[in-house]
Amino acid sequence: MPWSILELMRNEPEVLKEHIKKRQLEPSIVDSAVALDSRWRAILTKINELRHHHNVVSSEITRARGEERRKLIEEARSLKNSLEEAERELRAIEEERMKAIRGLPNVVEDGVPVGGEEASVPIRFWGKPKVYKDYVVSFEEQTEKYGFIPNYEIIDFKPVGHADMLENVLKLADTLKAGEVSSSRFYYLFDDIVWLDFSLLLFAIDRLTSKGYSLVLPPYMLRYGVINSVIDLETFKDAIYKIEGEDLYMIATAEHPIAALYYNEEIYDDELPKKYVGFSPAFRKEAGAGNRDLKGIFRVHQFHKVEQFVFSLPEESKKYHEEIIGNAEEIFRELGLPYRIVNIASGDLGACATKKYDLEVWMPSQGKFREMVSASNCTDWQAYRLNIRLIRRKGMVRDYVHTLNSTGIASTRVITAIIENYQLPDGSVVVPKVLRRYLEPFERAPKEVIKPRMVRP
RNA sequence: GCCGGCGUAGCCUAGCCUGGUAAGGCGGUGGCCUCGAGAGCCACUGGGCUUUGCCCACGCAGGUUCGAAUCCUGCCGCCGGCGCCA
Repeated sequence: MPWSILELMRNEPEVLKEHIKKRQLEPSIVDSAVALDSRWRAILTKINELRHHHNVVSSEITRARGEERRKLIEEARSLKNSLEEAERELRAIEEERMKAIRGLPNVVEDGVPVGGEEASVPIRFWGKPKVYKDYVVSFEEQTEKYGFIPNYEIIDFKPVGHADMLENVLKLADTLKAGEVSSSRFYYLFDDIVWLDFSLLLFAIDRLTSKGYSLVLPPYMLRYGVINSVIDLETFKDAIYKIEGEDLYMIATAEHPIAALYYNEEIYDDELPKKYVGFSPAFRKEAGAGNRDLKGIFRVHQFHKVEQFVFSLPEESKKYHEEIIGNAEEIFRELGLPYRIVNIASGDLGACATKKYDLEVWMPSQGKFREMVSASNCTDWQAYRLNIRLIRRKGMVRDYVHTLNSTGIASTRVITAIIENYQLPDGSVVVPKVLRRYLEPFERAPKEVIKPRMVRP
């Protein structure tokens, strides 16, 4: 079976346009892709005919002698000229066609709310958020408006924001010095916060490997052709760092190298699903972020991440999409961080995703739910570009696998959530119980509480 | 980084010197046979197109030639040796 988007583009372009409109993109990109594709196919047919003729003449040369041979060679030469001209014509259009086709986003799954960012809808809530008394109205707007009445606790003290906590209360981060020696959105973290970072990663790795996901430490850099197959142009522009003078790009998440694990390979249906949990640092330019979240460590150029990744049968990808968001929810429930799950609106989906769930944790000092996890079903969009085929043994039918990815833990973001949710009025931060067993082996690691310091270490 | 060897279909392998249009095996799929299984036999088993057919594909990209897996150039990767290195 060919790639689903190409099939749709050729057979039902109007349907594909509806999907593009839902994403608030220009539907005419389909028309230009279709036009380039038909033109390309017409030239290709012409070339095939010329090549055939040329092949026939060439094979006659083998047997011919004398004058006849001389004439045949002359004919082959002239065919070669017409062929080269047609090939130039094809090359002229080929790259443009490929760009147009690769520029097409995935379709939008049924049930995804249609509209821009504001159209995204929370679909479930968990936990008992701590709501500072002045934020109660705003909290209700973020819950009751969608028909949910979660249980919450009103608190009298306003927790200090994570950036001030880290820099001025706990004194366990230095973003000013990092800004000076690297640039903004970098950080130094110290002692208890570093232990916290590692324990979060180990906790997520422990949970996910227990569920049968294979642990993988992937390459942190990829070639252009590979990384460009995993992500869309927007992500590339806004997120990806390049190594000067080499064909290497730094990954923005382990999703990229794990997706590439089967680059140009075939997977038999009885080997699926393949489930992985990857660990890697994540490097992001955050070029499109402007001044947003400039303070602290919520939005940074570099952090640690545990990632879930699944290669699945096409008919099972929806099931695994629910599974990976479910795994992430389990992790956040065990951490005791109140969250909501949001079904992301069509206009806010990445080009790869047909549907996306975000997990957003309640941040008491900001009075908002903030994104901690993003779980996407990419169906065959990445697999087509990476050329990862699925072979169904019954009848040896060739198809494309489906790929899915979800955050497990993104260290710095979860640290901000812990600092805001586990903060006591005296400025100390309680260590979530579930992390303690990962801190226990280390003499100097915090076990129960992280206390404010007088001076930065 | 330097020197040498290698790269052929899902896998293994022949062809390369001496240019004439990819041979064989394994695995897989379907069928015949069988009460059933096995064995045996037959067909199929990379991509594309306007699909009884045709075109393309021998790591990738160029070049020479009527014709390139084969000859030439550059690049990538793997293996071995030397050098460097946490």
